[in-house]
Amino acid sequence: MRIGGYEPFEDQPASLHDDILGRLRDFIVEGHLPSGARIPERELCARFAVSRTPLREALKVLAAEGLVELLPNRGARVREFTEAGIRHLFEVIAGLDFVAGRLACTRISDEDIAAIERLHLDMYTSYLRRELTEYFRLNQMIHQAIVDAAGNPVLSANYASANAVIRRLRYSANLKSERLGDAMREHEAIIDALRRRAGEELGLLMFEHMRKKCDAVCAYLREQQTAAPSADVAHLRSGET
Amino acid sequence: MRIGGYEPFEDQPASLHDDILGRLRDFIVEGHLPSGARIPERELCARFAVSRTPLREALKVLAAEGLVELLPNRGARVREFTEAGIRHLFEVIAGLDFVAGRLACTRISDEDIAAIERLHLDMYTSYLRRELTEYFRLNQMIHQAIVDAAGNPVLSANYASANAVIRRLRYSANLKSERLGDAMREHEAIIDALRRRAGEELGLLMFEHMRKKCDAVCAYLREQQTAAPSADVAHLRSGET
DNA sequence: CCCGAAAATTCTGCATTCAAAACCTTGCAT
DNA sequence: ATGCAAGGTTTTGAATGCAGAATTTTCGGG
Repeated sequence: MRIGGYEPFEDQPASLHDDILGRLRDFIVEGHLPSGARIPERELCARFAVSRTPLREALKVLAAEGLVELLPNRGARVREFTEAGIRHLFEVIAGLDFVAGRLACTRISDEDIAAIERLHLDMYTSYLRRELTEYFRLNQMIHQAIVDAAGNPVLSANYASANAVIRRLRYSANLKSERLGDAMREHEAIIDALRRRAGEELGLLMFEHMRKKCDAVCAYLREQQTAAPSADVAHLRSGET
Repeated sequence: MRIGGYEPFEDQPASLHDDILGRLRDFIVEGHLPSGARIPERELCARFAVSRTPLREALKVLAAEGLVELLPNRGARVREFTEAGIRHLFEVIAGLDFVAGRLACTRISDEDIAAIERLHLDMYTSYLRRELTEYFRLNQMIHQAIVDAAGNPVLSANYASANAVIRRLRYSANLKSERLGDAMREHEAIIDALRRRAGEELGLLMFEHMRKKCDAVCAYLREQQTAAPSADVAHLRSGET
């Protein structure tokens, strides 16, 4: 399954700009630059072996996506998030999950349901074994699969770009195990609704699931912040802007 | 109420790039270029009195927003939409409306509710008088006000950019009057739920409202297309891509 | 020794330039 | 006349150049 593409035939060499856009987004999402850090144009030009023009075009797009902040005459920085900012993002994602759930039920094939059920079982295994990295990877894959099953490229693209920002937070490894248990139960209900193709129900389940995930992530981040106020986990700004 | 901005102090002269981005978006949304038309870089540079660099940066952003399509080595075109593409957009907008409704109920002030009620009454007046332009303007303002009342800049920004694409369709003045009556009733229910701050209900009402609007718009466009297959109302591509 | 101002450097934003690709025209052969 | 190909023109995508703003460094006074 592809996501985010509008054109059916799009396997061309991809313009330099587009290539850089993807690579730069990954670079930032993967956390190679600290939050709030100035983005070193010249250095990145060297790293990606391009001139400033395509790099700057990519930065403009990333700014529109919300990953990066553009300060007039002062260059680009990695966007910093307040807790409120993170909640705002999750709220939008929850809305997208809501539609995704409804639509997926009407459009998904039996095979894709089966595939998602398999992912769910694998995730359950990882949960029992407390293999958190794998657990989160599968978790992410399930959500992505449901969104893609909605068969709506606009939805997939928006979902992906909102998620890129969230993924940068790297909350993955440390949620309370209590939350993990709740999340497993929510996922079971989600899979069940999907199996029954109960769209209205699934939409609401996914919406609520995201809301709770948001609360858990925010709680975790706040904890991290008070525990290590000036540490490298400084994803959150202390005050408002 | 501001929309789409992240920074509280943002009244700076606005970089040239940002200025051009807004102006070019308006230019396209207002329909100065036909769907599928090549976007004449040189001409627009002259019109906006800038060089190609900031203009091209703006085009990249508009492409990410979905208003414009970038063909490798063949420049930018105004994006053409299939009916499916339009439905996809409306589905995303409906999801955003769903969250907006829920959140608005928890965050809106009494004064803002009163303001929206006034807009609603004005719209009702326009409806009775069959002043369609004013009716649609107020309609749009009500939706915008509810979204803004959600107090979520990320949501407002996404809503605005999805709506830009829809607004280009210019279906406004041409929906069936039967649909207008239904829409009025839906709006009454929406206002009522908002007044009672019934978030769950409002979210679902707004979601369904958008779905129906989508059907009405698609019906209108399809009609236009069969009526005047090669006319200037060629917003839709005849076949799939 | 520290603070503040001024010069030097760096960086940003935009214009311009350049190579390559697409397109249009024209001329040729059938 | 029509189809095709070669040459020229336009347009695109990316690199480079340049003026102005921001940052850093240096230096003088307290």
